[in-house]
Amino acid sequence: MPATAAKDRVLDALNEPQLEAATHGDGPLLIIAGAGSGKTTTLVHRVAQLIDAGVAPQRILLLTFTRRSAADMLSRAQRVLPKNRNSGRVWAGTFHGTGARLLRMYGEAIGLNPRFTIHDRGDSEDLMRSLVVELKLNKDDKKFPKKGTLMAIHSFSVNAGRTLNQVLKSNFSGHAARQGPLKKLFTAYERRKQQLAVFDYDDLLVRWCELLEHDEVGSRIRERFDHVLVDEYQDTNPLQSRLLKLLRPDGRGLTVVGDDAQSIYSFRAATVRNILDFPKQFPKARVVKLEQNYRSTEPLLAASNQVIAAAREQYKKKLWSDRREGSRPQLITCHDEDEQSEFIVGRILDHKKAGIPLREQAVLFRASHHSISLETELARHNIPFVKYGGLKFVEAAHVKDLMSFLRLAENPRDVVAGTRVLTLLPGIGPKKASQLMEMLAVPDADFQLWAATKPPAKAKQLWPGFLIMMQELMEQGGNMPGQIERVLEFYQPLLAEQYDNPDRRLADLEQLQQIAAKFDERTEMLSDLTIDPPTSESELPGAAKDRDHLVLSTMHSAKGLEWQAVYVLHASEGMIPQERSFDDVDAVKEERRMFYVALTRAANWLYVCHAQVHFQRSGYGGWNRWDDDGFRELTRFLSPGAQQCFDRQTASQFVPPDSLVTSQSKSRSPRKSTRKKRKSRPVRQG
DNA sequence: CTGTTGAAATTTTTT
DNA sequence: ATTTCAACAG
Repeated sequence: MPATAAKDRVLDALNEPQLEAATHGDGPLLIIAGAGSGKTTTLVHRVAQLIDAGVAPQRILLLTFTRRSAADMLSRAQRVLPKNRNSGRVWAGTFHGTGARLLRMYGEAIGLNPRFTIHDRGDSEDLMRSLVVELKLNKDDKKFPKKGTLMAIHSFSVNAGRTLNQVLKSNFSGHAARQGPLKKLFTAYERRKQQLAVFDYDDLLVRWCELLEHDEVGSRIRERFDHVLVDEYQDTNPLQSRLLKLLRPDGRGLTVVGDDAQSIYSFRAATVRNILDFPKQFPKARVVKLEQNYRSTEPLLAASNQVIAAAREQYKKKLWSDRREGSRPQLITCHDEDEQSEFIVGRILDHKKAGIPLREQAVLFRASHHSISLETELARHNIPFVKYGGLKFVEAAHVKDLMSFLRLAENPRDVVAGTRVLTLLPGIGPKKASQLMEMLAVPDADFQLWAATKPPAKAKQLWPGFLIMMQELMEQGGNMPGQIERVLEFYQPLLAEQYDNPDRRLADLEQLQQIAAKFDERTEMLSDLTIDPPTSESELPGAAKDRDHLVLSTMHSAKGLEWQAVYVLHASEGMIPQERSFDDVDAVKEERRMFYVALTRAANWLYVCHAQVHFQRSGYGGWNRWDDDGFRELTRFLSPGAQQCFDRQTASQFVPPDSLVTSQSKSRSPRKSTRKKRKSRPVRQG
């Protein structure tokens, strides 16, 4: 490689394996990157190095797990690059987002309607449900799976590239007897989506594959890119693997990065086989391992290493850190959930006092509702927080309503959007809505077709205005806030009547209007908000950016992130691993990896809490469903060996770790402390 | 057919 | 809490 000054700048500060990965040529490359080993840094430098070496940015495709991480990586690459090089034109985004983009560009060439609309999971479930009713599949089968399960089965089958029969046997054995009706349903579902010009999430990958399999279009796309880099490769599924193989048949220019120990998305058909078999699939692949952890102190790493040691699949790695100093992780036994919440709030305030801002602290949990008690406690103490995971802004009923108006204008054949909108009108129910939507199932349909129909008496008043609005929207391009304003004029009275809390909901819609201002085109806005919706309040406009927020997150959504202080909630049997995975060996393995992911998010302080008495609660409800006494054992993932890496304490007699007392504001590593040996406190057992 | 009410059953993670 | 179904009134 040429030893230019620019080159040095792009590559300095990398360790040896990182450097090797960043400067590797264009043969297939697998980077096994342990937790906190500078995976992102390496990927960023590789991208920068490629650009610096003269690869045109638009000929690089960077596939990441979220849009946010794509944006982060590009801006980091820009910071590394000399001024005259620009990373802005790199194709960066999620698999699904990139699929949508390519399908808009090339879809017509293989006979797809380029104005397709995209269904989110809820929309897909609605369509599935309407087909169940249409085909009368639940008439004399009261236990027929619900829409959510139906989509899960179908989606898994598509993403895993396995037949319905196989999927039923392996993952949904309870419904194995329903193979016939399910097959019929899914065939109808596929056909219906085609007729309606709607894509579900899976279609964005499936159709992308079809683009690549097309002789002419496929070559054009392949020739577009010199390099394809994939982040979080351990969480890709067989369909995505097939996609990559089609994109880079001989593996040239293909780089994948991941950690088999952090694979936690098997419910989406992700499989560690992809990363484990990469060298088999591309025999010339170079494998580089990153084993030095820069994130966590040695005492924290020792604990997480213990947890994962019992589970390593392949790619043995020895993660090590030279951040010797720091307090041991704390394993805290709480009597019940309330004590756990109080304890965590106390520690959060301690850390804040010691100079760790809230945004550098995170509470992690297995399931979204595990944090409800804590959220109440945080509110009582006026501690601001943002929550990742759980219900999203765009999934709120009123936001979906408004988006459906726009989606119907975009694609009048979109029955799901149409039905949603039409049934908002008084006097129109599913039956009438479906009749009306059938009228639009013709080429070049517009809303004039409805002018001749007589609306039900109750809808008479609204009907003419509704038609005019829809027609205008359909013919209008751009000015997204204006389009939303137009819908609001019509929708606001309906909203006030239909929902409680109309004022708050209206405020949400005004927020949506602000989001919309960032988009030039409706197509773009609808696609983007469906594929990459804002994941927390902090990503919405109007959020006080400078306000310091604590982070609450599911373990899934915490992937790839790090904080100075991390609190893990409910480290007990039944919570993690969650009870439903008990009799599935592979599921329990995945729960372990999830726990490992949670522990390895911490840089300096780690508190793992477990409540001894806790009644499992169902969803958001408040009633106990279990007949047991509520007693919870510590999670099996903290074996006696792992426990020795922790200081064990009870919440009621807690003594803070020394490092916190001496730590300084903004310092990343805790001050060297004159640590006194402190005996772990005995904890009541049984 | 629409819209409401009540009863019974459910149980995670997310592009 | 939410989803689904059935029964019933208008």
